[in-house]
This record gives sequence, structure tokens and C-alpha cells, in this order.
Amino acid sequence: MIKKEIQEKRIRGYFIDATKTLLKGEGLKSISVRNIADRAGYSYATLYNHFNDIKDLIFVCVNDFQAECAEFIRNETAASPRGIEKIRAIINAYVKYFVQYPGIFDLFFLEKISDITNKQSTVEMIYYLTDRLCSEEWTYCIDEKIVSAGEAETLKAEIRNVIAGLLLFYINRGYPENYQEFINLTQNQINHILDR
Amino acid sequence: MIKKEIQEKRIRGYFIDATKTLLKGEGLKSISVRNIADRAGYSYATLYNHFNDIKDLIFVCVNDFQAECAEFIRNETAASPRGIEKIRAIINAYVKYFVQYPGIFDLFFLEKISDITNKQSTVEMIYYLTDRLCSEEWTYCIDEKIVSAGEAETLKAEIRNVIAGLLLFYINRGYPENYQEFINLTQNQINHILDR
DNA sequence: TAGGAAGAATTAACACTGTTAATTATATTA
DNA sequence: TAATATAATTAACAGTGTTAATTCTTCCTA
Repeated sequence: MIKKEIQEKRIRGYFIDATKTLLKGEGLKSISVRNIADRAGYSYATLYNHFNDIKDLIFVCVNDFQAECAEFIRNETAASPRGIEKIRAIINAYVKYFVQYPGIFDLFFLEKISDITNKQSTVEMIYYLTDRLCSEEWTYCIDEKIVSAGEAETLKAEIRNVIAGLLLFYINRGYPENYQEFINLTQNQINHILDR
Repeated sequence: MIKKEIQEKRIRGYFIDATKTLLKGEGLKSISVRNIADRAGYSYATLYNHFNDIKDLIFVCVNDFQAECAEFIRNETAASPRGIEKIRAIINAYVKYFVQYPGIFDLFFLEKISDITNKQSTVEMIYYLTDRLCSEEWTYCIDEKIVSAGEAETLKAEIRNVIAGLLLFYINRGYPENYQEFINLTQNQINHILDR
């Protein structure tokens, strides 16, 4: 019956929305089966009729957040000139997004995954997120002979890792100690990678 | 009484040793108050007579592991020629250490801290660990006019962040998917930063 | 429309977690 | 030796994820 599928999808949606709200608000530490179910308007055990376990539910949110992040970046960087300048703007917006929602950073990079096997695509999506967000601009830079294809690959990886490290230290360890210092350092690092 | 202090220190040591064994073996997820106390030969509540809470105990281990890591690197890099080459060797050994003990990586970079205020020095120690491990070689490079002092600071930060990012993705997300690929990528990134 | 079958949602329970208060055991001192 | 101080323990609480058993609801057929 197609009717069942619609209902199923709707109920899953209630749980997912509740989880997303919690993640964006109070963060990952506030997430619990009973907490989510309360917000969704169901009993805690009902969650297990629609998801394998709580990690399953939590990682379903990654897709939505990833789309939201991309949309946020599109708006922030619409006016930036193409090429290296746009890559710089994209990375800045990317950093801004995760600083605004540290709970989503926790989910994307810190939270352990229960069953790694069927989460492979999710992990891949997270890993290549910065690459994907900048890919248009990189091909533009390659076409315009600003960088070689090989060099671009190395730079993609460097940005991916540097930004992950910077966010890890700032969000999870409070280093640098204030936002301005953090932004300055990030700026400095990005410039050092991109300007040559 | 000095006698009391000796006893106090001894008992603390039992708990610390138990925690260290668990962290190096089964990792952070196996850590619990009762688990540690069992291994230490005490009741779980006794732990609270010697530590504020379990996070307190866990983060006491950071000092020991940091010293162990430094010692490991000294042994691994004793034969390396000074300067950039030695920095490369130090970073490789550093990466090797955390890949060998993913539980210690979790502790250093992922685990949340309860009371941030009096852990400031611990956080700082972790943050500047790669800088400190390489500091002798950086001053050597500056003295030999291989790099400027300003450039060295930027490179220190770049290494700190890139390596944190690489380890985060590999240890916590299983990317790249096998060890050889991970090492190749790490090599590539380090060379790109250091060779210019 | 009534009754039975299938499905979904709930409660109760279990095995954990960290932490604290009250109690017992041990050691020290008068 | 007796009284006191200190250390270690047990019991308990509030929380976690998860599962089995039970109730409730919906749907289809007689």
C-alpha cells in the first residue's frame, strides 16, 4: 500500500525534525531517545519501529544539514568573483556555518558511528564536503590555467584537512581563545595555501 | 603528614594506571568508573575520594601519554638529519603514535572536557604538542636561514591543523580507507607544506 | 455492521552509565 | 584499650540505549 509508505515517511519525519532541532539548539549532548521521542510526540520505544537505533536516526540528519550548509554558502558567496577568490569565500562561509552550529560539527566529525557498513556513503559525503562545495571553482581555475589539475587535488586535500583541524581545535578545545583570533588564524592559513 | 601524601599519591597512581591501560587497549569507549575501579582493585565510589570526577581522572593521563609520545618520537627520529628532514620524521612518528593508539587520539582531541577552567594548561599542551616537538628543529631552520621566523610560525600552524585533520578523518571516519593510502596522503601533504 | 486479524504504539524491564549519601571498616591518636 | 578521625564500601538515584510483552488502533472480511 502506498498509503502506508506516506505515513511511515511522515512519522520518520517527525523524529528527524525533532532530532535536527535538538542538534541545532542544545547540541549533541542533549540528544537522547526519550528526549527526541518527547519532542516528536511519541513514546521512546516507538523510535525503534522506524529506526534501527539512535545513531541511525542521528546520521539521517547529515543529508539535510549538508544541503542546508550548501544553501547557506550559496547565499553568502553569491557576489564573490569566480576562481580563487570564490574558493576563499566558500571556505569562510563553511567555517561560519559550523561555528554557528557546533552541534552539527560534532555530528559530522566527532560522533562515533555504530554500523560503519551502511553509513559508508554518509562518511564519504562528509569527507568530500569541502571538495564538492568548491569543485566548480576548481575546474574553473584549472580551465583558466590558474592551477594544474594535480596541484588542485593537493590543495583540495590541504584545505579539507586544515579546516577540519582548525574547527576541531576551536570548537572542541576552545583554541584559539576568542573568535577574532580564530578567524585571523583561519584567514592566514587559507591565504598561505591559496596565494602562490 | 608526609606519609599520607605518599599513600594518596600511590592510590591515585593505581587508578591512573588502570585508566591508561584501558585507554591504550580497548579505548575510550571501554572507560567507566566501575571498570577502572575494578582494575585498580577498589570500589567505584573510592574513585571519588581521589578525583573530582571521571573526566578529571581521564585527563590526568594526558601528561603521561604526552611524555610517552615524545619519547617514542625521540627514538624513532634519532638518526634523522637536522632541519626540515627531521621535522618530517617527527611528524611521521607523531602520526604513527596516534594510529597505534586511537584511544589516546580520542582522549587528546575528541573527548569533551567537564570543567574547562582548570584544564586550560592541559588543552594548551595538546594544542601546541606538534609545535613543541619540532621547536628545536624550527629554531635550527631559522638560525640556518632556511625559513624566516614569520614563515615558521605559519608552517607550524599549518602542520598542526593538517595533521589533526588527517588523523581525525582516518581514525574517526575511516578515510582514506586503508593505511597505505592514508600514509601516502599524509606524506604528500607534509611534503607540499615543507618543500618550497 | 461485527468480529477477527494485522499493525503500530506503549509500558515494563534490563543492563548499563556517573554521582552522592549513608554506612561500614580501618587506622591513628590519646 | 577506647575514642576519634579517616578511608572504603554499599545502596540508591537519575540518567542512558535497547528489547520483550502488552495494549491500543486500524483495517479487512464475513
